Amino acid sequence: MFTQAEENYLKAILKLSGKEKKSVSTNAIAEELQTKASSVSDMVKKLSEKGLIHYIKYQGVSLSKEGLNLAVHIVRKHRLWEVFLVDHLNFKWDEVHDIAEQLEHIHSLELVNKLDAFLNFPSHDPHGDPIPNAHGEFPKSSAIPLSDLPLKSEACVVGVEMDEPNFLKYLDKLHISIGSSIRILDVNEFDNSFDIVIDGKQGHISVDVAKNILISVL
Amino acid sequence: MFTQAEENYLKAILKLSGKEKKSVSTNAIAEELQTKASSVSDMVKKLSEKGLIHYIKYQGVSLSKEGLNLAVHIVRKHRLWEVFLVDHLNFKWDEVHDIAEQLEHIHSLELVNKLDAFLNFPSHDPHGDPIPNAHGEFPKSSAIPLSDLPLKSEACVVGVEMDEPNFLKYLDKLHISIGSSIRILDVNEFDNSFDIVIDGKQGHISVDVAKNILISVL
DNA sequence: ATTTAAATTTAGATATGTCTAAAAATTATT
DNA sequence: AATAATTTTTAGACATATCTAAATTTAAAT
Repeated sequence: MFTQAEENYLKAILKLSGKEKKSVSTNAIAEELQTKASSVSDMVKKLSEKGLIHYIKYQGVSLSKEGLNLAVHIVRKHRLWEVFLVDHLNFKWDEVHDIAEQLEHIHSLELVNKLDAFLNFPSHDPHGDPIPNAHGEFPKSSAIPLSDLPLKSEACVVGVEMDEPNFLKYLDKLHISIGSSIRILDVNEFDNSFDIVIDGKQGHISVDVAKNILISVL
Repeated sequence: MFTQAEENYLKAILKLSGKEKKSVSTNAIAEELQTKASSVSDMVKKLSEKGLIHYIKYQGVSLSKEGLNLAVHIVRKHRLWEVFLVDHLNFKWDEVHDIAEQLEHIHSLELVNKLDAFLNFPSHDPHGDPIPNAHGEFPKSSAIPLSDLPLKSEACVVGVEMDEPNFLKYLDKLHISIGSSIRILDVNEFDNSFDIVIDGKQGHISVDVAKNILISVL
């Protein structure tokens, strides 16, 4: 069994290593977990001794097979709980992150799988993030950032890259939610901002916002 | 905010002090939490400094108003989660204790109250234990141990005094569950065992079992 | 009322996870 | 290639929560 601290490190390493599974630096982990590089150094040594990561001093870390499995499983739990909170307890999508951060550390394989079944094996969480199945496999996705969508192409919002409550609440204000139809009318060279159409209504967003909206081209 | 360890101590003290709110000894807490008296001594000092308990050296402890509120709230969470696990995730009543022990430490008032609403404000958990409401008030109950039921009186099983899985599974085997109708045919003087009728069928149980079944006389 | 027994507390140690400050290694710069 | 800047690691300290063993207090027994 692993501690919450260990699990949080594994999750951070998974997130930072990306799908290319690149090696992760001590400082990057410290930044992600809002802690000090020295603390990361200590923990990384421990995780390495437990066989959860590959670690060469001064060279960064990567997840071992076992560490990857565990990290994916924690992500699975986090996202399933988010679905439960939004779909069954009526939380808003900007309210669930902190609670799911706690729930993801509940230890019970049976609980996760029964929750999954209760929720009808959802493939994505309320932010559009893919939920790995019981075997740790992620659903395929062709999502790209809205900022990469060609002009005039019709697309569908499928997720967000960021779950900061302020960002999510801003999207609510703009009436952008998962499932919205979206199109780029124009890119303003001056500040790279976008004129867009969301579900038929015109709007305007910054690059930073466009980069964090994931869409699927129709 | 309080640590899980602190919360577990408060819960143990609540349980041991009973409804008479009697003072609880260091050894009793150590026994309940499967730890050493010296550890209890340390923690009790800390809880006292935080104002959660009243503590005089060598004289035992009792919950302060704040400590009582907190302990009751943890019990509330534990029992609500048990209802969720049994009623919605299809766990059996003997499987939920350990998971609820973890879930009870999730910190979010909103979560508890939304869960309560989702479950339709249940008054009792799957073991028949009363669930305090959002104000910390317990539902009234006239339950007594089966061992105190007068001969021949018709009664209804409303709960159990113990949640050890082996005890609960034994009750399943005897087809005794919450809601069963029950009657004592005879008490055998030799070993104080009981001849009983459960939902029309005859059976036989020990005093120990009878003491841990709670009934309500019809 | 002493003595004995039991319960409780203290003192000192250990493990986890964190920190600051200093040392060492790596990377970047001139 | 030598020096500077950055990153990373180590050393030593601290807080939490636990333990064993010893000391202390209370309760029980003669």
